[in-house]
Amino acid sequence: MAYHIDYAQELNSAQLEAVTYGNGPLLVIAGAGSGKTRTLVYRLARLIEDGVDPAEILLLTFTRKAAAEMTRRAGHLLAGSVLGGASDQFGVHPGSHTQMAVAPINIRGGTFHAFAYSILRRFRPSGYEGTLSLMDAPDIISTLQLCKDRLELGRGDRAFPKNQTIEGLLSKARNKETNVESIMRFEAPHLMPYVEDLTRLAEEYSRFKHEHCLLDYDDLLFELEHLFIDNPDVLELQRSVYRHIMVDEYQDTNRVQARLAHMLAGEGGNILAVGDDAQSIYAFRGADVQNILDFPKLFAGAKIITLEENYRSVQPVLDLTNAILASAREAYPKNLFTRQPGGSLPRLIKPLSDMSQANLACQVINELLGRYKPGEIAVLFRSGFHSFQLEVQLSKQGIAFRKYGGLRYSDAAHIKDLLSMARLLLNPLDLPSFTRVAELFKGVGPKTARKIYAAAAGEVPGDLEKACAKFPGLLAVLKKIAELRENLLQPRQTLEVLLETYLPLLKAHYVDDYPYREQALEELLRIAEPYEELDLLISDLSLEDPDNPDEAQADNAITLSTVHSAKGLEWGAVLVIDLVQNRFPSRHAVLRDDDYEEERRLLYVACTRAKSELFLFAPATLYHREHGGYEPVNLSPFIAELPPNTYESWVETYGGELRKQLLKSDPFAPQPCSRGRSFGLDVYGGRPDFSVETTARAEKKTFRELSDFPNRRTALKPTRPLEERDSLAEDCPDNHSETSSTGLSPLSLQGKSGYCLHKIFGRGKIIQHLPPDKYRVNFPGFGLKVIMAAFLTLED
DNA sequence: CTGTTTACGATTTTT
DNA sequence: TCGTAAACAG
Repeated sequence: MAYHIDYAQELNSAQLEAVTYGNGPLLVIAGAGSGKTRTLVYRLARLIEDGVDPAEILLLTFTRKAAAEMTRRAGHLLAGSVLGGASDQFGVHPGSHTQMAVAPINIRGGTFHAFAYSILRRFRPSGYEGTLSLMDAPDIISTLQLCKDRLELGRGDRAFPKNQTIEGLLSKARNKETNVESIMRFEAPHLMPYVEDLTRLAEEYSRFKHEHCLLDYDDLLFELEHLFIDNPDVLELQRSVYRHIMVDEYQDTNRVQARLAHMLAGEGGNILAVGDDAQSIYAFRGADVQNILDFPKLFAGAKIITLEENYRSVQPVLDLTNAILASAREAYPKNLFTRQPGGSLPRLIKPLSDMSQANLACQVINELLGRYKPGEIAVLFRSGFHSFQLEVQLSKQGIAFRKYGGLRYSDAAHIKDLLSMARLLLNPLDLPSFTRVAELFKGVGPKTARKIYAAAAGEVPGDLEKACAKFPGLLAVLKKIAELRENLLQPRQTLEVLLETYLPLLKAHYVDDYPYREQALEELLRIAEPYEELDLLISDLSLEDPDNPDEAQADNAITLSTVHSAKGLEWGAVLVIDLVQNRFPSRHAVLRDDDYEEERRLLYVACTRAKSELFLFAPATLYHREHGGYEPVNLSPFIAELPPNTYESWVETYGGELRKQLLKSDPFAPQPCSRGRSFGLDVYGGRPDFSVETTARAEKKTFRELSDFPNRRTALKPTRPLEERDSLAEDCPDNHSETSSTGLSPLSLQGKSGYCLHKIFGRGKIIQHLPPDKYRVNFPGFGLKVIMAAFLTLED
């Protein structure tokens, strides 16, 4: 067959193999920046060139954006040869788009959740009577509160777990497919007294959802699986429609998702899974890296192809990112290399405070704007709120930015108000939405709302009027909604009518800033424009944040993003801020080793987003309103562990200038050795590191290391053998728990095994025996500790 | 039952 | 010091 695209020319051999692989299951393990997307896109193009109808391809990605980007690129690729055009996501219907001169590539793509919803809305799962509503996070919280009240749980008990905590535990239990108890035993042992309460609560919550036709995120996946099991013909139909399944970011799927993929593809079916175990960052919501490892078991006869050449980043960036993984608890057999020439060393910038960090970041961004388009610059951070100060600074300086992650567009109160009206229109049983609408009226609280809801749900005529006697405005709104329910308009028109009824309420509720909110609602109308089904608009808003047409062309903005939301994207220059203990890694992820390792991979993901320039920011102090001042913080252990020759160090002087540290400090000498928890024994990890290290010893060591390190083009191995790193760690002056140590020979010389276990610190390497009864042990992430032998168990 | 006051604790990532 | 959840007052 003659192809229009010269695949062999445009792909490396591993990519080519993946792209041209025939039928059957295929797993592509793709290191960061190794052309994973490129491979998917070319495979799409190849399938189409081979005569596969694009409508037979299902592309399951992490975001709608990713799916759109892939089909767009495949379209481009094919445009010059066969066909080109737009793609069809689950939500956006192409009806309103301009007609393409050529046939559109009609590939279905989106998240598992959105795909599940698109099926469930057509084939209602058993146990629900009525139109289904999707719950968002606040809906889940308020529903839990309601169930709690019903069961009279936790009344007056301040120690009773918070709704958010409960939500996390219940969801994790479902995603990991165990019971609440085992999740709690593992992750929240201090809440064990409440196991029974929470188990009952989980049951009540589940019952409530069925009663009111509500689905939470987890239900989408499990209900789809049930649907497929209960109605094999529905599954069969999907299978016959989608002959080719592609799953991106497979390392972030959980077990149901893997089973769904298996069901859809069928035994020996055409499934392509792409992933990178080193980039697994969603274990917190039940993603299971084991899925990748088990792929060959689930899909017998699966072919596995590994992509190792990195096309994204320059060598210095790659060296640093490889070094991040080098000290991972589990070594990943990754061997990333690049042919990209040159590139400058990543910079570690140490501002005096988080405030000046915002300033310095702006300075760097301004400078970068001379060399990059705004769209090629991104600032990444661990948690949504970490960027607040920077956002203020950027606004002050007139630098446009877009922010991803953190609060969503549809989280804004006024948007939720209007959408609640729309949801209520579709599903009269949707109690969370009903309550939200009712509470817009003065004098209506949760209790009154429930009363009116009962009156509205019951079919006794006149009841509703009676219940609403004191609230004529509410009755009018409910009537309007019922009226719209009877004769459905286009989504946009429906929202327009609803907005009309909502506007007076908006003005009453948000006296000071309603003009801004009204503007945002106009925006919502524009977003709604292309939709033909109201429920798809609503589900898209909660499942995949559809593009705002107003923002779409805002290419003159830099990107601010949480690392999670930055997954799969890349920029010319990347800044990572707040690389300090308790922020990155997050302080909640420090206690359990699995969480801690996930934070490390998260940093890996962040840094591998950079194509040519990488800036790491680690402020020496953080401003705490609570304490009304700046408090010293320690450098992130992940950064402290990096070999000093993988980056260049810059310090902010007290004059506010940046000064390059000519001599890289020994990361094991001045840096904190604890993970930033206080167990009483490790007080403050260490002082902020303002000063240039100028001791002769540091100088000598740095020089030696540099000369040891030729300009390599290949992958980075750990720069120093573990033994040496451990012995260097002895220099750490920061061990408050350490007692004096004189003239004792290392344990290893006595021929004993080198590892032991500690109840709190976990597994560590024994460095020295300190007779009579102490050991000096290096615990990964905690540094050197001297521990009584009684508290250690030797590992065999 | 609602809206206001008081007291307590401080929790992150996404669908 | 801020936001949330229980206690109180109307």
